[in-house]
Amino acid sequence: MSSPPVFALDLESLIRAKSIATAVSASDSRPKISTKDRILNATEALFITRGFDGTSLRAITTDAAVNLAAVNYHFGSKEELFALVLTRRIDALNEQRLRRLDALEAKGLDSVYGVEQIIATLFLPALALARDEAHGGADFLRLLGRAYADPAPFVRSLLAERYAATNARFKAAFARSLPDLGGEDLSMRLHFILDSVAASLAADDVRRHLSGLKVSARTNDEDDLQFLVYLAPFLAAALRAAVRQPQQIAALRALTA
Amino acid sequence: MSSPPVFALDLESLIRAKSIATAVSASDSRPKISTKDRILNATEALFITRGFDGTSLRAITTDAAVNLAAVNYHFGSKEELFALVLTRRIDALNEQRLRRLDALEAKGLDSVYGVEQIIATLFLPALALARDEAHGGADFLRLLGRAYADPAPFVRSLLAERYAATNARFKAAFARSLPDLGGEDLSMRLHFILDSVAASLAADDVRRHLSGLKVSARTNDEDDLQFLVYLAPFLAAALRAAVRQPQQIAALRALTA
DNA sequence: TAGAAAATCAAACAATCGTTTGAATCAATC
DNA sequence: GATTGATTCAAACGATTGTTTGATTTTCTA
Repeated sequence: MSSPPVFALDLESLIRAKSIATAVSASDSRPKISTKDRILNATEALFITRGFDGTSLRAITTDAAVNLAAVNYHFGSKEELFALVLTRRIDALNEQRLRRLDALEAKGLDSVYGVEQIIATLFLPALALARDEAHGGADFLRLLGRAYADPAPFVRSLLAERYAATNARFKAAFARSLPDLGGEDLSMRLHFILDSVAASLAADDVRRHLSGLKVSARTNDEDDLQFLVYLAPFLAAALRAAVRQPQQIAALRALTA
Repeated sequence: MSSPPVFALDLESLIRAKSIATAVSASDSRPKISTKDRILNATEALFITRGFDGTSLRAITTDAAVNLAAVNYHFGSKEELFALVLTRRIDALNEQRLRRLDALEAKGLDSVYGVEQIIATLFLPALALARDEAHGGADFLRLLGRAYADPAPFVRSLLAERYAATNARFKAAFARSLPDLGGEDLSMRLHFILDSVAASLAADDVRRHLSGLKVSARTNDEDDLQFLVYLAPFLAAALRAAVRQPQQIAALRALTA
């Protein structure tokens, strides 16, 4: 590589904005990102917007400024690559969720706002990871949402396998704080909430709204708190809502008649 | 439901639920489904499980028992085919939603349960179409959910165009029934609810739970009512939840500290 | 510094993609 | 019953897919 081509490469990296993937001149002291990491980052970014089927290996290797064969050399196959992209995020999330749930149950739940606390335990790790640039930063939430909705069978089976244990733990925790809610009702509402949060976090305008909230925060903890203050009551009210109220039924019956 | 051969066909139609695409014997008097409709039905079924990028024209024409070239002959292109599959469902849904909203506003909303009534107005047309086999039957809800989550740019832009007007009308209706909720808060919660309902309805276990509820119903209206009694209070409670309660904030602050 | 291992490369692989072609077949009209 | 238009068909189009190859370069080790 001589000097003019290096210049051209640097320009292209500026245009592409995200992956600072491209090579730096020999005199530059900045640490060069490895080929594997450049591929992982480019894959993650493309998966977020285009999904598994919509992302080709050539699009990945082009964005990562890497040879096409590098994917199969370093990761084996397209599926193995995407599995690594997804698990490195999801596993970290679920580990922190379970750790926080352990701590919460050891300390004992608030008698009144226990449901809000469990909800917070579900969301605080996601918010923390979304602030950590090493875990994808703001794109972390979009990755979660897209993965949850991706139609590719490979993605769906991978998620089911990775979420099963964590979901069971949280369902049990909610059940203890919502004794009046039947197991069937709880299952449905919980599933509804998990689905919906994933979908909402992935949606553009919700995330824009959240980043608007963040501006006024002074610290990261205050930041997360504002988010929870916004979301937890909303979700807790939904979970706590009484089922089959006579007056409500009457108001609705007037519509279907 | 009379002679044995008809019985067998009825059974299969129950199992396959959707595309009766396959050929019938020449002596059968049943009207043969046209090539165009067989393609549309097969496309819808495949889109539900595999999305736009994951569905090939060859998979469609194989399931529809139709020549590969028939798609381009009858619909022009893959995108035009999918656009027709999506719009024939979504447009019918939004028309009925707006018609019901007109009727509700003309009659005047319930002073206490107005929010539940608007929510019901959002869901009753979806439930009615989900019961109408001519509009896709039970798969109609899955189609909505999958379309909402599909990553293909073509699908996303098509949905944005088709939903815009209806969403604006309903947001205005909610705003009148939730005067205490700021426009920003309403936007976020409403978007959250629409996203989540679409995601939940598309999820397998929620639909299974709903069909379990249906068994005990005697009529279709009673059927829809049970669904609403289940869902409307849940969503209305979420929309009505008070924002930024001091005690709630305190309970959450204990976690982030 | 010589040699071995790891990594990158251009090029091609077979398979599949959406689309097109032109002949064969069907259905309806005169 | 012949003719015309609509439809279906097998076959192939060029482009793109994931993957592999074998030579070349880079990196590390002895």
